[in-house]
Amino acid sequence: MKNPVQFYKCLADETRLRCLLLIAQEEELCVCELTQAIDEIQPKVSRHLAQLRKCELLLDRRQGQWVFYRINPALPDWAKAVLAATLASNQPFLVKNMNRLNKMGDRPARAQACC
Amino acid sequence: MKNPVQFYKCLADETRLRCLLLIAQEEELCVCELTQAIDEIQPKVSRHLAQLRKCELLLDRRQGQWVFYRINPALPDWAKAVLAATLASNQPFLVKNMNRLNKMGDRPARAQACC
DNA sequence: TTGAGACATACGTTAATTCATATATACTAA
DNA sequence: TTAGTATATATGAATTAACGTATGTCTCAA
Repeated sequence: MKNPVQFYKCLADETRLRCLLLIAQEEELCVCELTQAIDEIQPKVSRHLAQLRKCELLLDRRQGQWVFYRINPALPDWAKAVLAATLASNQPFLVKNMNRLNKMGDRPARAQACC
Repeated sequence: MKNPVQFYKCLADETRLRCLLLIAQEEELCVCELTQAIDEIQPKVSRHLAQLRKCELLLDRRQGQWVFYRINPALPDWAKAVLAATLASNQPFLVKNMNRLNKMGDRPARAQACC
């Protein structure tokens, strides 16, 4: 992450913020899960995830046909703290998304990183 | 503040973020001090401060010819925590501004709110 | 090797933000 | 009053960001 302004630009869009917070809450989510949870079309979600990846807020990992995104553990501590505080105090902002996610059938299973 | 997205939109501009952090650090600053500190023209600073006021991140108080801005104490705790964490870990982002501010002559004296 | 699902990106358009300049308002001091 | 300083806002132009649609790549399974 370049500077705090760039960091906050990443959080300053509804789609991106919802994705980030959902991922922070669930550890790891794939694109189709996010697409379902926030009820937006896939290219839109994908485009925003690409931006978060480019700014190094997220890391991705391919597993079969799916790509899972997670918070970049190399983020500076203050940035992690900002995300954590936002998540902890804004559950109402995410309820609908969490409901959609939980009602989703056929969620892809996570495999361990290594076997 | 309406929602976390609006809050982060407020932080997602260099001029606004610098103003906010400088104010958080100094308790209270007037427009001409901010204009000096961040080295931008007055209408630009004023416009961004107006936006932060409108979103209820800042409160203002007129004292004579000056208008002093301070962080709104009614901000939700998580938002205050976000600002505090950002300030604490991004001093390098502000050094030039702090230097300019400290070298500024004729800074208006703060009067107490009441006598 | 073909088809289908998951994901990424390119492209042109639209919408939102930011800007500099000009000007208005508020206050102070003469 | 008038002049001067501090601040706010209006306006139109310029920049940036977000969008939908179309299409490309990758993987798996038949």
